[in-house]
Amino acid sequence: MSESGKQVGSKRRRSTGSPTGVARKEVIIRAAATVFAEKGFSNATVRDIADEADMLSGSLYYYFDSKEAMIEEVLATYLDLTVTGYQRAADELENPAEALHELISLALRGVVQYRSEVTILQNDWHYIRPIASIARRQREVEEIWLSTLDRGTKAGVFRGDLDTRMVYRTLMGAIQAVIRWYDPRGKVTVDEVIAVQSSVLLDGIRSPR
Amino acid sequence: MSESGKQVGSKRRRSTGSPTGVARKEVIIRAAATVFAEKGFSNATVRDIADEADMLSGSLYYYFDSKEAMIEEVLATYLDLTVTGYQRAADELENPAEALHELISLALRGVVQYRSEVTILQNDWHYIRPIASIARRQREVEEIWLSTLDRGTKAGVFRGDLDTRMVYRTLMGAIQAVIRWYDPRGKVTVDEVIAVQSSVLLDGIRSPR
DNA sequence: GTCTATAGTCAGATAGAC
DNA sequence: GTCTATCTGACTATAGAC
Repeated sequence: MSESGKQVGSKRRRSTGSPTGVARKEVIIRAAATVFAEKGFSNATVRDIADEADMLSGSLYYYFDSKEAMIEEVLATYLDLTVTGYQRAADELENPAEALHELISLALRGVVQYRSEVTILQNDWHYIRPIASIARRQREVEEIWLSTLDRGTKAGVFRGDLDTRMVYRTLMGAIQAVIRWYDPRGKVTVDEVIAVQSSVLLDGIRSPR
Repeated sequence: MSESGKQVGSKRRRSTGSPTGVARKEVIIRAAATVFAEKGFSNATVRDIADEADMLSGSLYYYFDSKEAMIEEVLATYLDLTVTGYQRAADELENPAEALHELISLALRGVVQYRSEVTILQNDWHYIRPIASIARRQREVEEIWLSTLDRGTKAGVFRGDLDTRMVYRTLMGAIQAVIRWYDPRGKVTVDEVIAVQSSVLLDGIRSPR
């Protein structure tokens, strides 16, 4: 993206308000997320990330041991936020249909808000050497959804004839695919996407009365 | 995968029944599909593909101009089959609900049968230089689905309050995500997946009576 | 048609000056 | 902390023998 600022950069960087220390690491994480999402993990170079963060590639290694360490921190930061949000929603809403609606809604807002991270998880996750900390958080997400679905089935709100895990995967698949077509600058609002998907997916699993 | 067969390979290759000519190109396309799906397009090397096809990397260039030319032919071959299948189903079945059920069923069988191609399309498509022939076929697929959905809405079988394109993308998202969790060697059969997804998705868009 | 050998390029990572 | 300079390895693609 930014081709400029290589020679004059050092002056701009040290001007008032330029990030240093911990904040600087944050800047690099954001830059890495953007570049990984745009080009894919293997196509992205550390030089691309350095450009985006307005520094030179060698300097990145003061903060990170490797390119892989960067993606790990990008994803961990995102997943922590997600797990926390889901957990609170599942705990607070007793009505399973309401809880599931809220989970769907949170998931869709997350897809839009954390576009880069979701893109990376979908496209590159399988090709990266397994990272235990990330896999663990993904399992936590799954368990929150599964227990919500189970609660609804036991309460008779959701159909009992379907395998819960398969239903979870169907819902998540539909939701996460939104990353591939939703355009934040287009006419369709997030709320409209939430309305359509909640409606289709909830109607699909609700008990016939 | 195959580390062996580099020195003795030439003997094995020329033994009875080894493919040559057009058939040999087919072998390379299959090998490329396997390797691209397993490692991702950019992580896969032409040497990996050559190994899988039991030849040396230089020889690949007798059949293809570049690594990109290989992925193009992998995907075109797959998409041709898919478009043809969808088209016939949509033409033959007048009842829109039956037609859509058949499309869903075909799509899910396709995901399982053409695992590598679907994986490549999902993970690498966005990072490859646009290929017009592939994009055109993807639009054809979309149009078949959209017209089937529209037929159903006009006939009053499907709900009329939902944006057709958004519904299409929701369905496709759920279906294609199956590639990330379905294990052909596991306990769940394809028919069971078809049953659950058809049921959830069709119930989600059917008109309330 | 397939091989051997290698040209040409570019990536991730490091060392040491400042 | 950031930069300059560079090492080392790996990759795509080609040339020419067989």
